[in-house]
Amino acid sequence: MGKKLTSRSEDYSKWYNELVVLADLAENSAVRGCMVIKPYGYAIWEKMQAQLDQMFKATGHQNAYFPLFVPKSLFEAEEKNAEGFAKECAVVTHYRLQNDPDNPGKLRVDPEAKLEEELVVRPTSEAIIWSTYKGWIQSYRDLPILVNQWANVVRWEMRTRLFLRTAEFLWQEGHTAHETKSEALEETIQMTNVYSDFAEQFMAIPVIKGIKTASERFAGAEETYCIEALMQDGKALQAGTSHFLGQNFAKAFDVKFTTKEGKQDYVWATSWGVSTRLMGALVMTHSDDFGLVLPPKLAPIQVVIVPIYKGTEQLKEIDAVVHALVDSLKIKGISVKYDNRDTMRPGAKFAQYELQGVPLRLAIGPKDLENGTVEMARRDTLDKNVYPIEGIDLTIVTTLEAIQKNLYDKALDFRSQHTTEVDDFEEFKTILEEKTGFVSAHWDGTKETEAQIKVLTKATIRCIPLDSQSESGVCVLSGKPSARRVLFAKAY
RNA sequence: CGGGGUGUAGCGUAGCCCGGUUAUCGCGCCUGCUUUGGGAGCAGGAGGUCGCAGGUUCGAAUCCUGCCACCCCGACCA
Repeated sequence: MGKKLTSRSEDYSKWYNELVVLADLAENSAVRGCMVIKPYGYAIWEKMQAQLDQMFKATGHQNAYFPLFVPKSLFEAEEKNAEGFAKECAVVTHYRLQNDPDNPGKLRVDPEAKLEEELVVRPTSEAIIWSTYKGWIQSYRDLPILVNQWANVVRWEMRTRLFLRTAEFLWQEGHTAHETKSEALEETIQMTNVYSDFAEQFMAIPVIKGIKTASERFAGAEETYCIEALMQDGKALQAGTSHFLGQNFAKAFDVKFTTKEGKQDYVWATSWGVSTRLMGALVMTHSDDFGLVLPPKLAPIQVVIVPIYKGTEQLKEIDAVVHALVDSLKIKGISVKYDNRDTMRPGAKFAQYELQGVPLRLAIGPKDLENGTVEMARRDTLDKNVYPIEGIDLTIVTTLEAIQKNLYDKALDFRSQHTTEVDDFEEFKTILEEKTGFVSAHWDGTKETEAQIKVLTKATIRCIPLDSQSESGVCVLSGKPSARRVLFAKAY
């Protein structure tokens, strides 16, 4: 098998080699926290987008687009939301540059071109969207509004991490308006389920569905539902959130409607989102020492075929066999690449496609031409076997399905192995330090205890799992009574 | 903003303490030949404001002063 990868920098993220296949942080230091998504990485994002989009539409949603800029007065309307994001907002104050009289050839901000009102670059779009919805909603007949937006947002974080926390990122944000509280709550839960289905069935990442504690809740929400995943280093990652916003935004933006009974009422809201952070989750869940491992359902290239040959005559013979195979795979909807470049040797190609996480690799050489066979290598298990070329297309289809399932099973097994029930605080600390992963423990429900545990262990409550059974016990720190266990972990 | 560290070719680095020929090595890149079933070999070649500015000196990547940038830890972070 290939060589173990060397790190460009040992103290950087252990997934640096895999991450840079997909993206990089911007070179220019002024926008160092922003990311450049490379074509191969973007191809994965496009597959994720396509699948999510289909799932959103299947649940009745439509896409729309709203402005990048949010006037400050709108931004501050919902107080808690504004307060939560205030410390990480990029703000536009001017609209023009001019030649700098003191520095020939340089530009400066034209002091005459100061905006009357500053514009906040959206860190999230509730404000601009709800100020728009106000004009769309008069009657219960205008409801529900089920809209999603694919967009970029900016959060000026003090420290960034490629894919997990970048200054600018791509995401989708759904913003819905409903007649009743129960309908909005149903929507919130429905989208949590959509996210968990997507994560598990397409990304092969098992997730825990749960709700956030008050201190981890989205600023401006009444309840935040989330999906939490566990990475291979034992740290948790919030992979998606769905918020029940109550009537907070409706009240802040004065969005009222006439009910069937002819009365005025504020509408009920939800918002939900997943971002390019999911690509970080993909890398940190499945990668190994040889590079990325992509689930077949999201791999831009599912099968790569590498010819092994001496001389152009032999290559021509292989070409003929491969072209027939490529056609039969394409008919089955499999994305296949035939890499017959003469500028790279087979071993180098093997290593490259391993780094890129291509699920299946076929090699065809003179021996195979003679025997009517093909060598197939699985990226997930690194197994290599020789098969008759006759009927290989069917073998490929079933093997891709097996890989998809195996990746999920492996990740689920890892999570099970790294989820520990704990009742004693010393053990709690030891498990978090040595075994890592999720710790299921009793908590007294107070934010003081939650904060204290964070100070002592750096672990936070990831969520109160939706499927948690009620079980009376005592808080792992305070010893006060508790009705159920919650999930703690160190998180990204 | 506090603590620590690092700046030498596209990337990773040696040299710095103790100043002295043409700035070291590896990867990558280019050309040619031989190769091709796991990251090829040989030969040749291109590529450098040694972070920036000033100072000390016959002489500075090396010593001194100032500045800048980046990284790590912390604060911060749905």
